[in-house]
Amino acid sequence: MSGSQDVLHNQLLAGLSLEERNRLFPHLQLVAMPLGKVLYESGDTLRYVYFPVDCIVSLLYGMQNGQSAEISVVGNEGLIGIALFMGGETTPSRAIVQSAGYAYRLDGQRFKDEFHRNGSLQVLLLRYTQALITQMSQTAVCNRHHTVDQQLCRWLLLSLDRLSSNVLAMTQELIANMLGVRREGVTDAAGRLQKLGVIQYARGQITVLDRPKLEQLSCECYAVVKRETDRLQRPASVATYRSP
Amino acid sequence: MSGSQDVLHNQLLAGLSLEERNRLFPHLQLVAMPLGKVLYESGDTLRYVYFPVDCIVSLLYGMQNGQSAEISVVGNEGLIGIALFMGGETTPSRAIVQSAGYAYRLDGQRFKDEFHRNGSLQVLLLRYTQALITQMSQTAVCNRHHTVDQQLCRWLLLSLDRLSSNVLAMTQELIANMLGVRREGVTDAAGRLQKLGVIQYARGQITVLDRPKLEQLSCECYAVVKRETDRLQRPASVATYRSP
DNA sequence: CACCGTATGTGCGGTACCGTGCTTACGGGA
DNA sequence: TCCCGTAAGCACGGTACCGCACATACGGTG
Repeated sequence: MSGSQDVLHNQLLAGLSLEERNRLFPHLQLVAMPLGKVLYESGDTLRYVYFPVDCIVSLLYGMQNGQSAEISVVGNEGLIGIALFMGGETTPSRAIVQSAGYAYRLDGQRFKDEFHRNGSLQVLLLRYTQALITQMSQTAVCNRHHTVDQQLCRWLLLSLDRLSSNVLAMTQELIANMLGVRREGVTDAAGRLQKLGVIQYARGQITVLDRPKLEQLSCECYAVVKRETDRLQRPASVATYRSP
Repeated sequence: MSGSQDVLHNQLLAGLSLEERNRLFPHLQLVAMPLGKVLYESGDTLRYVYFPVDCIVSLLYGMQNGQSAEISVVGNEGLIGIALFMGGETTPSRAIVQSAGYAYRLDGQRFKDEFHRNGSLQVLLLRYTQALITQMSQTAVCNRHHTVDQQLCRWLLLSLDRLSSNVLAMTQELIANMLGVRREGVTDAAGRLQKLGVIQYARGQITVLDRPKLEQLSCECYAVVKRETDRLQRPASVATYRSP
C-alpha cells in the first residue's frame, strides 16, 4: 500500500530530533484504526498514545441523557492521549475513529518519560495542545452561535483537511452525532448543500465538489482554527501573530 | 484588608516548592483587577501571567459579528496566560475581569524560564491546563444541549466557587454576554430562579439563597467540571479515576 | 431476483430562543 | 429634591431546531 503508512506522515513524529527518533521509533507499533473503534472511554486510564497517519479520530463528550457532541478532531497533525503528559492520566471524554486508517501506537509510560526529557517532543506537544484548545474553544462558540448549515460546512472542511481525498465515508447519522444535532437536521443541511452543487451525497459517501464554495458557506470558525493550527505547527520560532 | 491578598491564596503559587518560591516570589507584583479590565485581547502577545487571589477572570472568544461567549472562568485555582508556556505566545481569546479583586503578576519570560526547569511548577501547570480543557469542552457540549436556565445555574455555581461570599456583583447584561445569549433570556431565567427562592436579584447584585437547589437545577456540566478540577488539583499522586 | 437492513427524505406540531421596541424602576449626582 | 442614566421586565412575531412518525430507496445477501 505504498508508503502511506510512513511514520513521518504524522507531523508530530516528523518533527522530532534524531535522538528522539532513535529512542522512540523502535517502540512504535502500527495499528489498524477501523471505523468506530473506541480508543478510550470517558474515565479510562490511558495506556497508549496514538499518532494518526491517515485516519481521523474524534474526541467526544457524552452526557447522562445519552446526547453527545464532538469537541475536536485529530488527524495526522496531532496525537490522541494528551491527558498522559498533562498529568491527569484520564479524561472525561471519548475517542472514536471517525475515518478508518492507521496510527502508530506508543506505550504511555515511555511517552511520558520522553516528554519529561524537555526535548523537542515537549515543545511540539505543547504547541499542538494549544491548537487543540483553540479548536475546542471555537467549537464552544460555534455551538452557541452558528446554524447547523454552517457547522456542517466547518465539519466537512476540518475532515477534508485530514484526508488525502475529497470523498468522505460518513453517514448523516454519524455526522449528526458528531455535531450533536438531529439526523434530520443534517439531512436538511446536506440537501441544501447538494442543491447548491457543493457536495454530492450517496449512501454514506460524501463527495466534495466545490471546496471554495464550502469555505464560503462555512462560519469563520473553520478559518480561525486552521490559521491557528498552521501557525502553531510551524517549526518553532519567534512566532508573532496579530489578529487580522 | 486582612491577609486576603496573601500570595498563597492562589493555589498554584501555594503548591510550589521552597526553591521555586524563593526564585519567583520576589518578582511577583500585586495588581488591582477592577471589573471589566482587559488582561489581553485576541491576538495580543502575552507579556505577563496573572495569578488571581480573590478575583475572577473570564476567557471569552469573540466573533466577527460581535457576538461572543465565555469558554472558561479562572479564579484563585489557576492562572491567566497559559499560552505562554504552551509556546504559542498568543491566543485568539480575550481575558476580562468578571469580578473585581487582586492578582499577582509575573513577567512572561521569567515564567517561561521557570516552567522549563521541569519542577513542580510544570506539573501543577499541566494539570491545571487539563482542568481548563475539561471546562472548555464541557462548555461546548453545554452550549449545544442545555437550556439557558440550566446554564445560568452552572455559571452561578462556577462563580460562587471562586468567591468567598454568596453575593455576586453582576448585571444580567454581563451574564448574557458571558453565556452568549440575549439579555432578556437571562432576565427570564433569573426571574424563574427568584420565584423559586433560589436567588435574589437587585440591580447588579445577585444573592444566592439556596445553593443546594441551585446545584439541583443546574445541568451536570457543573458537577463534571468541579469533580475533574478537584481531582487534578489534588497534590500529584497516582490519581486514579473512574466515571461513576 | 426477492428480501431486508440500513441510509435518506418528509411532514407535523411544539418550543426555546432571537430581534426589536418599549416600559418600569432604582439610585446616585447636581 | 429632581433628574437621568442604567438595570431590569415585558410583549410581539419570527425562526431554527426539536421529537416523532412515517415514506422511500439503495444495495448486499440468500
